[in-house]
Amino acid sequence: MSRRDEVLEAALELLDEVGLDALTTRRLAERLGVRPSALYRHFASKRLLLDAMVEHIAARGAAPAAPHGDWTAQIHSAAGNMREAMLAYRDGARLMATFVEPGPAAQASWNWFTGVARSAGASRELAELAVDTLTSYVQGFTIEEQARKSGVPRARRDKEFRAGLDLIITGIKASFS
Amino acid sequence: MSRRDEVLEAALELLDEVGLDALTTRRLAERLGVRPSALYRHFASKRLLLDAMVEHIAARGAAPAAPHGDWTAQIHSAAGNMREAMLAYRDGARLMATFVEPGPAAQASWNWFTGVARSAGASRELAELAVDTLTSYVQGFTIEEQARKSGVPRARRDKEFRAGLDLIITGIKASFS
DNA sequence: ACCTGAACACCGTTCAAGT
DNA sequence: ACCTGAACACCGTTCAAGT
Repeated sequence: MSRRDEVLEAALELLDEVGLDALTTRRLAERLGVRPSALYRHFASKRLLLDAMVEHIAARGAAPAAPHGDWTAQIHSAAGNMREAMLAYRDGARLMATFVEPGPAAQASWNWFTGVARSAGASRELAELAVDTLTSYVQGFTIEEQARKSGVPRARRDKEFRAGLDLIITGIKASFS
Repeated sequence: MSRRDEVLEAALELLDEVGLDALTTRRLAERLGVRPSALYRHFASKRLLLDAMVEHIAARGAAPAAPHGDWTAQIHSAAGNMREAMLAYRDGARLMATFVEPGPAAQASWNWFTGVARSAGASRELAELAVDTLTSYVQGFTIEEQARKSGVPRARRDKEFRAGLDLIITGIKASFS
């Protein structure tokens, strides 16, 4: 594990402990037992560090290589993975909302998603629409969830998430042909 | 117009010009021709100023008092209003994602939304599910849009937004028992 | 009621220098 | 390769004091 990876790992731990607003380069340096200026050997700017964190979460949330079940089950597990990856760190969803260029993991996820929709019988247009709509939903739901539903039990949030997902899947199904 | 409102208005203008990350109390003070410490007479903290900005945008995006058309048309115009209000300021959607407690405008919007769904024949459960799903979608779509679709022409983004909305509305319709 | 002046404890970042 | 030390231009916020 490179020093760069150690910095990245520490940053993710710190994010989970203190949240996005309190994630500062100075605190991160302190946690690593190092001066703030030392970080700039590994990441040229805080923005690039945040991008690496985004990529890490996106990769963690990417769809499985060997999926099973029908396409609706695959959508459920892929969307569930995305949400899970963002929930794994405090403010994870809000962090994901700050990136500008989608990284390799985000693009791979998008491709996998559209592939599932296409093989289920959707046209290229419908597949892309479906994926974009699902992505917006998952992103929006999880941001809302992390910001304002800390009081709601996890099981209830899971149920709400799946219900909304089913609503959209129903819409996709009804749009075939 | 109270001085407080003038400060709020200046903050919204500044947000639109420089974006959320560069919206600092010091820059805001400069724009008002005043020292930073003077702001604290009107807002006890930057967080409370941001909350007031959120409430302003939420109110601007609230549904019209006299709606017309069938329920799908009403959903379209209400969701469109929400998106429009967030698009009115740079990073508007990301700002909306930072609030913790929903203000009066957000709650009124939510109530109006569920009322439309209920009067269309949805059960209380389905109505609430529909509103939460639509809200997550609009939020997620608009964040994505402001962060990463500045190159895509407005007309195309509008079309994408409406298509996703229709997909969800189709799902809601199909869920009417 | 509204603002200034001065201060405090922070930020991200650069750069020469050390090992 | 990795880090320190010192510095720079910033932050949000408090508080006594002015008008």
